[in-house]
Amino acid sequence: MALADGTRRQIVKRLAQGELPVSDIAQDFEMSLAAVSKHIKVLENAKMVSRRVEGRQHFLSLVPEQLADALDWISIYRNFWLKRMDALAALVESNIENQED
Amino acid sequence: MALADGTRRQIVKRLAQGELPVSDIAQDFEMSLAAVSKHIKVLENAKMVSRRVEGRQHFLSLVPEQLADALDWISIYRNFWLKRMDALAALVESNIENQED
DNA sequence: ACTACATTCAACCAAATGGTTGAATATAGG
DNA sequence: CCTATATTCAACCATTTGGTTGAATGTAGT
Repeated sequence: MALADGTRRQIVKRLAQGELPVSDIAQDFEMSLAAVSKHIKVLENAKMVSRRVEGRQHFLSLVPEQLADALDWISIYRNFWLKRMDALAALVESNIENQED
Repeated sequence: MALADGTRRQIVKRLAQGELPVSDIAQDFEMSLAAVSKHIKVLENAKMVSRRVEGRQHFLSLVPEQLADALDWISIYRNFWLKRMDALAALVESNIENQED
């Protein structure tokens, strides 16, 4: 999973603000440019990031459709809470019923 | 990150349905029980899963608060779309303006 | 007490991961 | 053409990860 790594998540965060060249992103990190370049490639392979080459600069941007996939199982979390809220709702309702007599 | 691994995500998925003993979860996978046990420990260390020991069975359940943390940066994704929708809205509005003369 | 069951522990291993460095490629600008 | 800039490539290395197996621990049932 491309989003497993913290550096990669930071890159995605920055790109959420818009298109940026590789070197701009690399500045945020202490590691070598080559290392950042590798991380970018991982995101590219996962189709989360795309590249537009303009002269010697490579501009990167997010491909949100794929991000949605990666984060898909948010639904699990949502379901978890919905279930609990249903249970709570049922509890409240049964209390009201009790009050009725 | 604990959720980097696919096995672990599956475990979380199953636990979203409710409390389960270790062996129940282990049945879903082809790997050894010890391996599953290790994955569970990772989730426990990340405080996403908690354990209730009852006799020889260890019942596991989700700790959703921590899950929320792990998934927190979903907001990035949301912001990304909001921005695009704003841009689209602006575009539509400017078209309406043009139609007005 | 003995055996079966549920689970973890410890030692070990192979493969994946995340980083480094130096060289290569390609474009930009005097 | 020459040099500086932007980026990738390739070889290499240490650490982490995800798995295995066999032994250990603890509880249940007879």
